[in-house]
Amino acid sequence: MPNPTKQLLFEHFARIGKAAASPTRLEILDLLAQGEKTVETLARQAGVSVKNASAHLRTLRAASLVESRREGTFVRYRLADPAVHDLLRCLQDIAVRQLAEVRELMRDLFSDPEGLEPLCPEELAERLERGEVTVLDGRPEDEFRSGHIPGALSIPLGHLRKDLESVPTGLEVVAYCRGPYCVLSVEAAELLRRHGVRVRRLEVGLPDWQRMGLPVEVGA
Amino acid sequence: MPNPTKQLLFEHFARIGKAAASPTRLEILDLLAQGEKTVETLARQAGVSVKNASAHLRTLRAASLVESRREGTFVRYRLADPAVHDLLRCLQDIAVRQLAEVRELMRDLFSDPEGLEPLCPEELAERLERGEVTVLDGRPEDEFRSGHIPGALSIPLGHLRKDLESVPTGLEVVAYCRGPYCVLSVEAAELLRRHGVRVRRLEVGLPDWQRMGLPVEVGA
DNA sequence: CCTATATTCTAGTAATCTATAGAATATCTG
DNA sequence: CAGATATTCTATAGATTACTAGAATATAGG
Repeated sequence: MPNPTKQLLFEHFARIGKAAASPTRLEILDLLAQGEKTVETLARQAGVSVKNASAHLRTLRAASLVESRREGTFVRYRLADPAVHDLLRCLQDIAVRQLAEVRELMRDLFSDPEGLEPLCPEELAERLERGEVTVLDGRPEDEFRSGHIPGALSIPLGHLRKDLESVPTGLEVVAYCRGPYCVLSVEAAELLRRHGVRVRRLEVGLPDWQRMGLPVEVGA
Repeated sequence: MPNPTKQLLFEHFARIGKAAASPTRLEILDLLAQGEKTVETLARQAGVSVKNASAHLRTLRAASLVESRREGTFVRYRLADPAVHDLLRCLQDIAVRQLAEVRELMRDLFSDPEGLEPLCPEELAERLERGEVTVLDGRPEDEFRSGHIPGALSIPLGHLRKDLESVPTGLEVVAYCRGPYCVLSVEAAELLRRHGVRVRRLEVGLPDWQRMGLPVEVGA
């Protein structure tokens, strides 16, 4: 039994674990699950300095969790493997199942005053095909452009207030965003509901939708 | 958008990641995936001091990845959630897919001179039902007792040399062990093959077999 | 109650990781 | 090539983590 080999193996496994051991890095990975982003965008969206983001991205690249390519003066980062998204979900699942504090935070963020069940992806896919719903993407425009549910309207949350009129109200509206730990769709749903629109939330975000093999549309 | 809340969430996610950021802890989790174990057993099998193992177990418990119960003077630890096993697999998958060094280590460990395809769990389950195979569990006895494939023979690798005669050779033999990164079944297969036994390896270990919902037998 | 065994707790040092500032590099534009 | 922008590299101080040794605790058995 080659013991040193076994230890080497686990050291490499831990390289991946170490890369996933910082809140900032996890948030960066979560953002990258939405699509390619520049260092500056990541820094802004994660709320850290550009230098700090760059250092974390370097760590992530050393562990092969992200890749980058240069485009003019910008460097765009992306996940190196769809499995990285699975890792993130796995960590989040365990946290929700095992840590009472996390469940409490989730309750605070996602308590739906109307008590409406969020929609599951399969159900939305079915209704979409029958043209029964209007789908609303609450994420920033660049994420929408990287990929969205076919036919969805891009209404970044910040613009929703002034764009309220442009939301068609004939069909039931379904709002989605980055994922189960993102509040954009919750806030969009609440805002619309206060204005009398019949609206529900999709229980997952685009990365999960895509990972399930459901159709994705790219571009504007 | 409650920014501090989002940060709190990611800090909790990172608690899980931090717990998975040490090679020793990952090896402990891998061992615990085989079943409940005492601190001393874990320390011995992971090749660390008891005090060190105890400290790591404390860290793992703080992150809610493991639980423990006292039994006489012993304390037995176990995984707190089957999802912890998924996390381990996820880390390992990424490491194998993304790190060339890991693929090389794997090639060294698992290069099968006979080039025999390992058996997949579904195929073994089918053949088992038809009584076509003899199944061999190469893990230590305590792990066998915690759970094994129904009808399997427990032959810890260390005992295999002297127990070679007791292996029935009428049917094809299938050997399995802890999982895809454990060499016990490889070595068992090689040893048996040198003695003229027709033998293949199961490509996964017991925890994966169990996680797939396949039947498991408990006891001696 | 005393002893032996298994485990945990406490404390200290060495090693590692994080965030930041300042310098350096790469690319585009004119 | 000079200037502007985006990003990375280098160095450093502060915080966190890992391992170890010695003391403390818990339980079983005489």
